[in-house]
Amino acid sequence: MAETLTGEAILAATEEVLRRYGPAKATVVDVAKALGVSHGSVYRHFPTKAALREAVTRRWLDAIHTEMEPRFDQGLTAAETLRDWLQRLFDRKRHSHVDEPELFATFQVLVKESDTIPTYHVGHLVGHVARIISAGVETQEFVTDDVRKTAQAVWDATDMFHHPAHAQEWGDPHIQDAFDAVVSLVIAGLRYNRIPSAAGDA
Amino acid sequence: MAETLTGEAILAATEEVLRRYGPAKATVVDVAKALGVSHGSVYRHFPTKAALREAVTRRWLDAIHTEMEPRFDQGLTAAETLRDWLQRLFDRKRHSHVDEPELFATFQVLVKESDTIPTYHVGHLVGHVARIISAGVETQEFVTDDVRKTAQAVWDATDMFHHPAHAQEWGDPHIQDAFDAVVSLVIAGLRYNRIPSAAGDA
DNA sequence: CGACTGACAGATATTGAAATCTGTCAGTCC
DNA sequence: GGACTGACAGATTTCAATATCTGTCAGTCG
Repeated sequence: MAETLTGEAILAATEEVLRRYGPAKATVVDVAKALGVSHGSVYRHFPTKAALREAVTRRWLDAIHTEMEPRFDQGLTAAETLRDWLQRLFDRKRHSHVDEPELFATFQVLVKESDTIPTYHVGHLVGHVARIISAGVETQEFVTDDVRKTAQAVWDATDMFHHPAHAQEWGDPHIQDAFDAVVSLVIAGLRYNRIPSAAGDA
Repeated sequence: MAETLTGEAILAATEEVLRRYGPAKATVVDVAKALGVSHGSVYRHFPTKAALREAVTRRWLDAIHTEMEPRFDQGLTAAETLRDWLQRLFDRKRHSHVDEPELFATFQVLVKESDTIPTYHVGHLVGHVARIISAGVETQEFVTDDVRKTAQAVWDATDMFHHPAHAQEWGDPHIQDAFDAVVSLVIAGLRYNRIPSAAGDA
């Protein structure tokens, strides 16, 4: 019990407990035990267990957001940039699912229960997609009249490669083929896409 | 106990029991009770409870497959035909989810556990998509070098509008906008899409 | 004979009592 | 005074005893 208990120390301990026990078994008492304090002290920094879980997950997602920063390498087309980004996202998610199953499961629980964390996460990543599409529109490689809406459509169309509900399918040996086919279709669509305003343009 | 017990009568009774109690509560004993026979008799027609559940679900899905037969109306483009078909599928699934929640839940259970029924279902519907795309290729409205693979990509890209794992999102007021955007993107992609054989065409 | 029954073993689900956990707060300790 | 404790009430979870269910099969009945 060296220094005063900090929120950061609690978050680190919670992440550790979560990694060890998973979201179903981890308790606030466990976290306090890991820190050598009473569980009452934890409640001095986080109002509820849910808030604590959210804070840990947000920290974890922020690391992903940073890693997923788009790479606008010279000499790459917007299509190549987008494909690379989607592939990196897919790889990252698969990686999380097998290498940190408990943190992934924590995120899965949050997706089912709350809405604010998933919204935060998706909003951030769709923003990245929008930047890539925007760059493509500027070079006239892509066509769209609403970048944000189109970015959301790209996100939705590739849903099965990043939504945790599909995690169990990511182990399928043909999943990469499915990914390639969907991404090719989506990229082809970006070359000439208009979202219907009222009636379908079909 | 009028006639000899038939498989068909058992299926009808099972569907009724499933509608009433849902997949979690429905038992073989309930089915037998509904038929006025001992549960041993049911096992004379179906080897296991799982087989019975599968048979009922298959019957239910076959009705959907028939309803989802593509409509090649005169004067409609392939794009319009595809959009109509996807919309009908989406509406049908949403309808099932709210109007026959127990049968939908039974299908959901099957998707998690087994693989043969979902494969059967998806294979059938992707076949329908392939027929629509094929017609579009013939009129040179669509371009693809592998109709089946492209049909699967269209299926995967619209996943969140038919996969039961996303059923809870179908109540969102903006879901139709998301659907329209994804379908527009996909249809735009079909107008010029090539699946990469080894390296990406990006 | 062949459709059906009913009793049975092992597996699964339900129940209710005991244990643990969450969130609070008056009180301790530096 | 402010960080921390520890005991507490109500909610949730665990656990083991009990009941129900699944699948089998020897035996009944027409």
